[in-house]
Amino acid sequence: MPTHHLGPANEIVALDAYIKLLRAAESVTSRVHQTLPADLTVTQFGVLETLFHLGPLCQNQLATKLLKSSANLTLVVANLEKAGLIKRVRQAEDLRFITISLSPRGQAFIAKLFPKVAARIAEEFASLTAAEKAELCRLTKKLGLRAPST
Amino acid sequence: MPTHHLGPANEIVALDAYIKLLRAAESVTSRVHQTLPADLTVTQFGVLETLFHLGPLCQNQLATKLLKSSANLTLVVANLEKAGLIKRVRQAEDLRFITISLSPRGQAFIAKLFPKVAARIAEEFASLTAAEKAELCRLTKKLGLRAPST
DNA sequence: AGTTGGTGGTTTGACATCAAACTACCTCGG
DNA sequence: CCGAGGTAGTTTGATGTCAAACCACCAACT
Repeated sequence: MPTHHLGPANEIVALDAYIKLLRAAESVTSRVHQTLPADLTVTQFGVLETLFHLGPLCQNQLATKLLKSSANLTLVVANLEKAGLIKRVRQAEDLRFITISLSPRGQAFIAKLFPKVAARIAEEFASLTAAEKAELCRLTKKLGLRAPST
Repeated sequence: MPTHHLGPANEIVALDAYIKLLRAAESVTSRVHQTLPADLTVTQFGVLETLFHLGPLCQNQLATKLLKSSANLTLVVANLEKAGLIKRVRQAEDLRFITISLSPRGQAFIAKLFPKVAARIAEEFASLTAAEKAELCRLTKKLGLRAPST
């Protein structure tokens, strides 16, 4: 119901904010990516980190957590399995499910890597005060939670 | 040289802010994407929009504006050319350069589409007050401008 | 039991994305 | 004039990404 013609001035401000939002996200992510081992992608890190903190999950749950399609996860998980960092086990009770868990190597790998990445992200945000970080959380949360499509 | 151990509390806040920043960007972008014609990708829109507002550019300039690799632009531009929305013209003075410009169809297309997308973005940001939008700009700008790698 | 519908996962096809190797071209110094 | 180095763009190979079609399995209902 809202918002036919909010006015061009309003649009300009919104466009500007949107561009800066994208730039900030891309910018931080690209610098975080640089701290990862060369052959580990951001998405792969995301999978390992999620398993590390939440324990074994099936692929669908992983996809939901990471906001990715399940088709996507099939590929990423396959690559991580090739690399020997995770295991896939078909659940006996319901053969549709596949439980993804960290391999011992994967566990050690992410346990060592995660603190470095966390420290890196903290550094990236060090240019903001605590109050500013909190305010950023508040504003981005509003945007993120917005109902899908008006 | 700063910033060994900023402390775990600090890290938690930074991680939280980072996640919310990513979610907000993804969330808004995915909803903006829904307003585009089904066969137009966000990147393709970005190229058309840039040409629309800045006029003809060579591929390298486009890549810089859009923060993409020049290899990437080669593909995106090729797809847009296939769709008949842009033209590629080798510059006579320096044969290395290729000028990308909107075709008449592309010009009409983006002229009609852009206002819709701008309005959509304004709607997405309507949950923030003007002051909040300004604050978001200020904070994200700080993050985006951070020196590449410490 | 058998069909029917829903759910988890895979496959396919198209696009995006980058790094790195490569081509074509320009320019500058000898 | 010619070779060296630099720049614009393309190609290649790997990954990510999604929608849509597909397969396998479960559950529920008749």
